[in-house]
Amino acid sequence: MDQDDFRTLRTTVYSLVKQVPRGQVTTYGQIGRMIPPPGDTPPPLFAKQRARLVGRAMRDAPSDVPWHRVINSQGKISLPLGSRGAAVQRKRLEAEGIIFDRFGRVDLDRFGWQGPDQQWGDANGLLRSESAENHQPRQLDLFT
DNA sequence: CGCTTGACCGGAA
DNA sequence: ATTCCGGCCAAGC
Repeated sequence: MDQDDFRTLRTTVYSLVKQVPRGQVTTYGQIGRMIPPPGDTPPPLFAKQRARLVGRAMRDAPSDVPWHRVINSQGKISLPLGSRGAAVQRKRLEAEGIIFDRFGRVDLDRFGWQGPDQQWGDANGLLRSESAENHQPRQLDLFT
C-alpha cells in the first residue's frame, strides 16, 4: 500500500459517494466495505473496516462529492456536535427531505442507500457478494 | 523519528 | 441503551 494506492483508494471512495442519490444516505463503513482490496492484501486483513479512511477522505472532499450524504453507522452526523460542518450537513440533508429524529438520528432503513447498481459496480471493479454485501447497519438491537 | 489524534466500527460487558 | 476496547491508518506534532 504505497502512496499511489492511497490516491487510487481515495478516488474510488469519491466516485462511490458520487453514486449516492439525493435524498439518501450511506455510512462510512458501508463505503469502506465496497472498496476493492489493493492487489497484494490478504482478504482477511482487508475485511477489516476502512471506515476511518472514508471519514478522512470526506474531510477534504472535492466540491462535486456529496460528502454530506455520508454519516456514521448509528445514523448520526459524525462531525463534532455544534460545529459549523455538522450544521451544514444537517441542513443539506434536511433540504433533501431526510428526517432526523429528536436524537439527531436518521432512520437508515428508510433513507439508507442500497449500494450502486450492479452495472456500475462491474464497470468499476467493485467488490461483490460476501465481501461487499450491503449489510445495512441496524439501529434496533435484538433485545428491545 | 515515535506518539497522539480522529467526519469509524462491531463486539463484549 | 451506554461504555469500553481493539483494530484501523493517515496526519500532525
